[in-house]
Amino acid sequence: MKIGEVSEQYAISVDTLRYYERIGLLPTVRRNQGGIRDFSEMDLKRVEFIKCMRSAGLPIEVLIEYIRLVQHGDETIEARKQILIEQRDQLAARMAEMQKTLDLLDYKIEVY
Amino acid sequence: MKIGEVSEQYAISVDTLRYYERIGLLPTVRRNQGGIRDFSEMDLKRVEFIKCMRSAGLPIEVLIEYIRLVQHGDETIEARKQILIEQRDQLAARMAEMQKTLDLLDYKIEVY
DNA sequence: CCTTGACCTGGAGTAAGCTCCAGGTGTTAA
DNA sequence: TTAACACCTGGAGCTTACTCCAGGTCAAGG
Repeated sequence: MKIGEVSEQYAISVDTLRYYERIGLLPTVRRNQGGIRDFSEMDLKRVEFIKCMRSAGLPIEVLIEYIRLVQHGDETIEARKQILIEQRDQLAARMAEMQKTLDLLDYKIEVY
Repeated sequence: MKIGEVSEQYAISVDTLRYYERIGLLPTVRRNQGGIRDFSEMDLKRVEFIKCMRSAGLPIEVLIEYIRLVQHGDETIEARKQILIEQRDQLAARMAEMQKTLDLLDYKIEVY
């Protein structure tokens, strides 16, 4: 699949997709004879994963490290799991903070 | 209360507090004869409010507008309420996104 | 009085995460 | 075959929200 189609399907700009490749988030995207990117099924899954993680605010640096580990085979499974656990915990903590804010907003709206 | 004490009490750097004043988030902080800031009770409440809103990711621009309206008296109450409602809705939407990511993380952690 | 530490200002610098641009190449449809 | 459009690269620019700095002032203890 070409980058324009990926961009449309996942609502991510082509610039962002190319940027993700540059920094190591999409290290497996192949090119055809003309140098044009051809996203595989696995690349698409990865794009979707990245989009999901980014939408929750996970830092790009963490995702780069995670994908670097994935490329390094089964001996990195424990390290990857630790990354996910840490990010899950941090995400839960951020959501708890946001819930407090949401409660305050609801209260203020009610009082107004 | 002086800026250093405010900084310590709310765990916000003095640079950030001065920055907030500059951009219009803290328009009512008075100065003593020597030009040194003296935060009132109301200023402290405002600092706490800003900290809470910022911790949930509300944009500073929105908070500036909200506080600008507060300074403009009772005729702005409806507009302020609308801002809060809009931000509440956007916050709830972000949290729903994050919940999806949290679910995916939990699933992946379990599978690992 | 003097020192030391907190405070002041205006402006520059930083980090993260894109986003845009110029100048060029590939491709596809009339 | 020739427009028109998608793709390519390297690098610069942008946005948000701080954070830091230089050069100076104020104030409280010894």
